[in-house]
Amino acid sequence: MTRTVLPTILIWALILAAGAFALRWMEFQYLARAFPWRVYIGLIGAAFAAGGVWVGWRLAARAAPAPFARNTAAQAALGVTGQEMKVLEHLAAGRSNKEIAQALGLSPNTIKTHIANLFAKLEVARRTQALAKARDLHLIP
Amino acid sequence: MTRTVLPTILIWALILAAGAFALRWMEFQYLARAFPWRVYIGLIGAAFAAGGVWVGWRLAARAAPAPFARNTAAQAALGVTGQEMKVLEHLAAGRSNKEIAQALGLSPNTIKTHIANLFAKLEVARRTQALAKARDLHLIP
DNA sequence: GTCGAAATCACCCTTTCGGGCGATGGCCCC
DNA sequence: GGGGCCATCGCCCGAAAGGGTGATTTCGAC
Repeated sequence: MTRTVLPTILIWALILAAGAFALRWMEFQYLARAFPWRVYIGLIGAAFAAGGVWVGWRLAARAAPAPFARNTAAQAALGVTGQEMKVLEHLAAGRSNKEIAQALGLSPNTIKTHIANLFAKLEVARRTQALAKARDLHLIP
Repeated sequence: MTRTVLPTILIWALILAAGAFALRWMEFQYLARAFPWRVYIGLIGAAFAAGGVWVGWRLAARAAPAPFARNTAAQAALGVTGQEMKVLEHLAAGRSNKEIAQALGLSPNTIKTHIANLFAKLEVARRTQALAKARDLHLIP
């Protein structure tokens, strides 16, 4: 967090400096007018900008739930097939072999085979272990 | 970060330039009018707010990779005790009851009891299900 | 002092998992 | 047309996990 504060301050300092410079320039341009209202405009602009930053920050904070991109490289490297990935996802959802079989319209034996192959490819012996490793490899969220 | 500073300055320079131009134009258009300033205050405010939103969004996007804070509220609400949380963490690491027992210097029977209590509190029936739910409640990363 | 919650352990029994083995059919590629 | 890979299913058996019940100890709160 601290590392972003300094750049932020710098940016704002630059913006304010630019604004001041612009004000002087405009002062020169509109010499006849001697009103300080430009200052107000600057202040209002700064206030709106600050509010905008706050809003943008909030928006980004809640609208960015970490998109998660599946590590297809690891999947390919381990030779995990498509069907096995499907089973892996059901596994991560906490389903039993029987439930996965019903969800995919397959025999529990087939699910067992897929899971056994997954275990071999992930080099694990338990489903919880498989989940930990798969999450580590970003195969699942 | 550095790569965003230059575009930021450029954009703000553009905004300021556009604002100056708008001022001149409005000066001409509404020369005789008594209160044209409300219009540009609105415009400037909108422009600065928009720029601020943009900056805030960018800033938030590259800040804080979310270090994960355990949801102690949920833990308390469910009545999950400290020992059970320890067991839950080992569970998430993919360890068996026996391994957890050895790691904590306890009997496997005790681990079984803790896990059974966890299941009851999380309202699940399998360890993989418990992990899914615990992750959902942010009890574990 | 007693009551309750937490923590510890034990036993029994059923279900689920996992390992090992084999088998079949489809598909692609050389 | 044979070899390799994937997907599908079956059976057997042992290990792990889960459900139920009961017991003891410790410790803080009332």
